[in-house]
Amino acid sequence: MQLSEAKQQFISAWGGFGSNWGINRTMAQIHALLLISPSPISAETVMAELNISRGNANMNLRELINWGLVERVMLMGERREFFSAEKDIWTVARTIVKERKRRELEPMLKLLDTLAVVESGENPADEKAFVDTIANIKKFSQHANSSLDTLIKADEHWFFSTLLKLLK
Amino acid sequence: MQLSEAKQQFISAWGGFGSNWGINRTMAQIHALLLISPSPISAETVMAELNISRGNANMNLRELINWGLVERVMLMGERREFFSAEKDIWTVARTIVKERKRRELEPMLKLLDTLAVVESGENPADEKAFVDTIANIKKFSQHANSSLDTLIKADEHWFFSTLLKLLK
DNA sequence: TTAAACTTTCAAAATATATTGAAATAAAAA
DNA sequence: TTTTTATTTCAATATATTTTGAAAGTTTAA
Repeated sequence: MQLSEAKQQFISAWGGFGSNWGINRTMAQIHALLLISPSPISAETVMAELNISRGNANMNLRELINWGLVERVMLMGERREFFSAEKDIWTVARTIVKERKRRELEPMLKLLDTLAVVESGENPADEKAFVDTIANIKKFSQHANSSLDTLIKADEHWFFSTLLKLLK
Repeated sequence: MQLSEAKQQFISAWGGFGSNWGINRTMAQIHALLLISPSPISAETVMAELNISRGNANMNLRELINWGLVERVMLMGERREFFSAEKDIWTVARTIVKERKRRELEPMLKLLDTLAVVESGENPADEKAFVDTIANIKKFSQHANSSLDTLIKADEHWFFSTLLKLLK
């Protein structure tokens, strides 16, 4: 396969992958493009490679920076900004886990706490099902939360090798 | 807090949670409604509780059944169908992991295999960055794939207690 | 300064996704 | 059978999200 074709396929697959995970297609495609670029690239290049507008490129690059997946790079002698992505996928994964934990899991835990205290009313069966479900989800989320905390801190080699040994 | 208000908040939060994960809001809300129902409920009830149309209810219930999260239940003496959701969140999580692995991770692994073989061309730096990235993602995905396989088979108590002991 | 190069913003337009509701289909009862 | 009840489908509509591009804002150099 030609490199250019392989690149195209990868960018497209990574975009599709992203949209399954609540990340917009273009943002994931820009990320893919940066992942396979040996050196930082400019907004112009992103626009040209993906055929998108300046505004779109700017907005999604900013969002990638917010997520901590991409950083601005100033190249010597160059006036404009360049962008570069973290290449190590384990680091990428940890960054994403960390962000999603903060944005989603933690608010959910907070909500579950407030929902756990329900006034006793006329409908004991409904009440029991509700309280039980909330308690169940809460317990699970707390487990997940602390597991993810450790995963974030862990080193890839240690984590996977120990986990796999354990799970085999 | 009143039960009815707590229910509303939970359904709404679960819906929001879902849309962050590529699952449509209504589908997640129906799932939430079923999670907190002590007994199976009819499509009519789903429509009334969530204020959605018959077609919408039907379509999303079917999708939940496809995911293996909800099942049809025939109640004695009742003509219409009722629906009921798996209540144990650990089981729910495993079901989702299993489905997403099949739908997303496995196709990605297949693609990475085909992308690994790139013809040697005029651009060695681009080529190296590409091949390295693909290899890196592939290795990571394979690890994730086998870890998830085992997680799917594991029992909650064993999994969390062993994992936590390990990670602490 | 002023001009040029570059970045950001945001309302409008385009696109994608979800929802409705009425008609078609299917299944059970009379 | 025919009638009644329930389910499914799907084109049309509504809603939400993404994208554009031109104008405004910034920064650097002349």
